Amino acid sequence: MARPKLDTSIRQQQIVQAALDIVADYGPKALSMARVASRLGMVPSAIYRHFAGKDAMLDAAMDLIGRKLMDNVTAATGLTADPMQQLRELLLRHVRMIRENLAIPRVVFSEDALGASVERKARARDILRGYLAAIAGIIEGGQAQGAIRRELDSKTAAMIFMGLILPAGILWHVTDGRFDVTRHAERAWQIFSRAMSPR
Amino acid sequence: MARPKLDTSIRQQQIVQAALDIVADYGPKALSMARVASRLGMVPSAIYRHFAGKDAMLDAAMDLIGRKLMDNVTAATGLTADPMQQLRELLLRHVRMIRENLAIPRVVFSEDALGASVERKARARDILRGYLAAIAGIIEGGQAQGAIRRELDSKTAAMIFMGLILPAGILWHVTDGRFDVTRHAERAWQIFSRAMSPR
DNA sequence: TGTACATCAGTGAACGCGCGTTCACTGATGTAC
DNA sequence: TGTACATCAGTGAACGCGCGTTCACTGATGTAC
Repeated sequence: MARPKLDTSIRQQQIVQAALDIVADYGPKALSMARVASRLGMVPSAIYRHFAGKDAMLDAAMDLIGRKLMDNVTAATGLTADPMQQLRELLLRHVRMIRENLAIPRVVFSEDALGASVERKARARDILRGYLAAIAGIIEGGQAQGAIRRELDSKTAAMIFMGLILPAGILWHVTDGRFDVTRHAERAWQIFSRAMSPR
Repeated sequence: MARPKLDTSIRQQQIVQAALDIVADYGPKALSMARVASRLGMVPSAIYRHFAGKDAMLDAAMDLIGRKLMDNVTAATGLTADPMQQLRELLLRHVRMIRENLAIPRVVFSEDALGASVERKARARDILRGYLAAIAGIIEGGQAQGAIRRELDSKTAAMIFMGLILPAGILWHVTDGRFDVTRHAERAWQIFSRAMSPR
């Protein structure tokens, strides 16, 4: 009873990771049960031992993305107490995420994932809101200690922060990785941090 | 010879518009030849009188999006000579575009459209680059006449400009239009214009 | 003006394909006696 | 330690479905005489 449960949870992880890898490599349209299975050396029907169906698998994948985003926040805020430094860390992690695991931006903007069910759209909404709220929280922390202009609306600033990297991620994807996201992030950060700073 | 050509070009417009409407209403996954046809009261095979296939239809749709984006630029720059006013106009038009025709952000980020062929990805890349270049051009104009900080990298600033509205568009979509894009755009503009201004 | 013809947008049946999913099964593994 | 049994991840054939696309056709319309 302990072993099979472990096996299943390991298999679930493997399946979700395989699904995200496929989306990263070939796009959401290429994500089929057959492809996921073959990537793990299984037969398509075997996946149904671990997930009720494709929808359940996608839900798990979306949860993983949400967790990874939040892990970034936790890691960045744990590294330093300076809110501007935290934002900078978060930005760099976001860049790394785009470069390493293209699946995240692809899935987040994918209609395959969002268009399908009301529940998944709600899930995506909650992930996005949670992430934005976390960023806004950092900004408010900065405002409280005077490192960030107090007149700024923290939520708007959080959205702009996301916007620093989002179009760059798309351009990176559309140019097959030839666009230099890291350099862009550095430059965008200069402008952003200046816009945040009081004076 | 004159009439059939006209008819075909009208039909092509109708078909492309129907395709964009479907994407706007139900997402890229719902975009099938059958659905496009039924929206126009036709039979699926009739579409093949006007387009070689689905790919050709999607190419035309992407071209239309590119044209609409560029129309926005032309309209905004034609309205005033002040580069900051031009950017503001462009931002508002972008907001209106999101609110009216959800298809544009949906298609631009859709993997259904991008993932498929190398050529379409290249087309999307060119549209995006063209749009960014146009924005960068406005910014450089502003720098030349001293309305915008000269130290700014115009391309980075152009990307940030796009980023003002992009995450908001996603949030708008994911909340089924409950997120107030217009208000966000106003607030984001305040922050952006301040970051652009010299002093 | 009236008739014969060419053009061509639209039709409808048919196709092959990949998809998500089902279900009875197999056979390895861990457990009980 | 050895045997009998239960568990359950993985199998493979089969399914119904919607998709993009084809092709021989129809019938309205514009043109030539």
